[in-house]
Amino acid sequence: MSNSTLVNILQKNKLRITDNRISILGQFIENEFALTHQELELSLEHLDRVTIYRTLNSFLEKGIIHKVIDGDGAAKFAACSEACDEHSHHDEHIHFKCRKCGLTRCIDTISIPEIKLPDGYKMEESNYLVTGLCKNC
Amino acid sequence: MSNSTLVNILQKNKLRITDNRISILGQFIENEFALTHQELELSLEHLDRVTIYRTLNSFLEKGIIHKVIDGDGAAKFAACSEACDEHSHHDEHIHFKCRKCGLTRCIDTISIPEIKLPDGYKMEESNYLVTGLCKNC
DNA sequence: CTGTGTGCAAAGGGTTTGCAAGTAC
DNA sequence: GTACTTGCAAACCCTTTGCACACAG
Repeated sequence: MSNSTLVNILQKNKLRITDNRISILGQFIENEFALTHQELELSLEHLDRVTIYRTLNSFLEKGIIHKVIDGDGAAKFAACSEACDEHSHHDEHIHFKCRKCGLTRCIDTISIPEIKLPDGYKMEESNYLVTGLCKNC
Repeated sequence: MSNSTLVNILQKNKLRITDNRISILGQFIENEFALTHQELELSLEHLDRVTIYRTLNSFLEKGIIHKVIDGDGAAKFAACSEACDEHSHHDEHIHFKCRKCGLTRCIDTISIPEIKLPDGYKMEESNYLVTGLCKNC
């Protein structure tokens, strides 16, 4: 992942270019798994805990990353598809969490099957999480 | 909900009959929404925080309640269907969380649509969460 | 009586907030 | 220069653990 690609993403989303944001964004682009705050903190040692939280929130607001709901205590995040932006998310794929290695990944190739809600309910977002064993475990 | 029904449930699951358990179990049976620890603590004022946590864990292990994954910070729990026990859960229904009132409920009438995972992945459990507006909001 | 359940105190993680100093533009 | 970003300290919330006492069976 070249540095200028990361800069482009930040510019496109009207975020100031800082070393911290480049580093954190780089982690998401390089990584095929959803990342926790803690994992980011470990791989980016000199970075302040709070700065990471705030950067994650900025990225979330801009649609650069999305929150992955996997039932663990700590929140996980993964890079969004190109189609996402500040106004709408298009991350309608399933997530798979491995019970053994604990890693959660986006399965971009499988979209969430639609359902029909009972009358009176209005769907806005959906999350489909599968737990089991991944190909490495 | 009669008291003896609650006692029966506890007995069937080989849990000792205590006032605390009766009260907590009663909340689940009466309530159509998934409950957080905090909500239980508020409605059962004299009950110790830790006791509630431990009771929830006992009920979880016995298959009396199941965890509802809705992406909120705090865990939510709801009563299981009759078919659940210590050894296997059968809560393959979707959950609906209202963005406005914050309540999450089980939609027992809609089961989770099946999907086919890529080769190498083994499914064990699945969660389907819908967010939106409920019939009251 | 014996093993389980309860309450209290304390500790352990994750996350947010306030504020002053630093930096992108 | 101005507004946004960062780092540090502190606070807040959720959850678990240890231990002594109480209680169901």
